[in-house]
Amino acid sequence: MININKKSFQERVLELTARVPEGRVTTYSGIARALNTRAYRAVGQALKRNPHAPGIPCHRVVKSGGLLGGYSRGARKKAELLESEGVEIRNGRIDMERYLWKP
DNA sequence: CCGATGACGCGCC
DNA sequence: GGGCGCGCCATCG
Repeated sequence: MININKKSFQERVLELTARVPEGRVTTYSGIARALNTRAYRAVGQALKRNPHAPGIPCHRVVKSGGLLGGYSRGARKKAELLESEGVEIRNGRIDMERYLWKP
């Protein structure tokens, strides 16, 4: 644990992700911007490298533009989870105007 | 310290 | 619409 700051970048990412309400989604770049940075790629890595996060709905984090993006347990599973929460998915895409949640 | 990686984003062909 | 390339920045080796 090389915790340089009080809260690592990762922890902030997870914290924000945990705030996303059910039936809503947020984006990698959105999270990065909320943290006042442009490390959207690092955001993805943070989620991937932390499958430990129980209670962190990482599946609610999607790409900008509505594409699902990746998921440690499979993109398929990600789509299922989102749909089960009420998020409609058309041809692998989400209507961002309707489901995007902003911090 | 430096080079490579990556669940990305966006412009361009 | 699909595919390619470059840029972004925290982590890893």
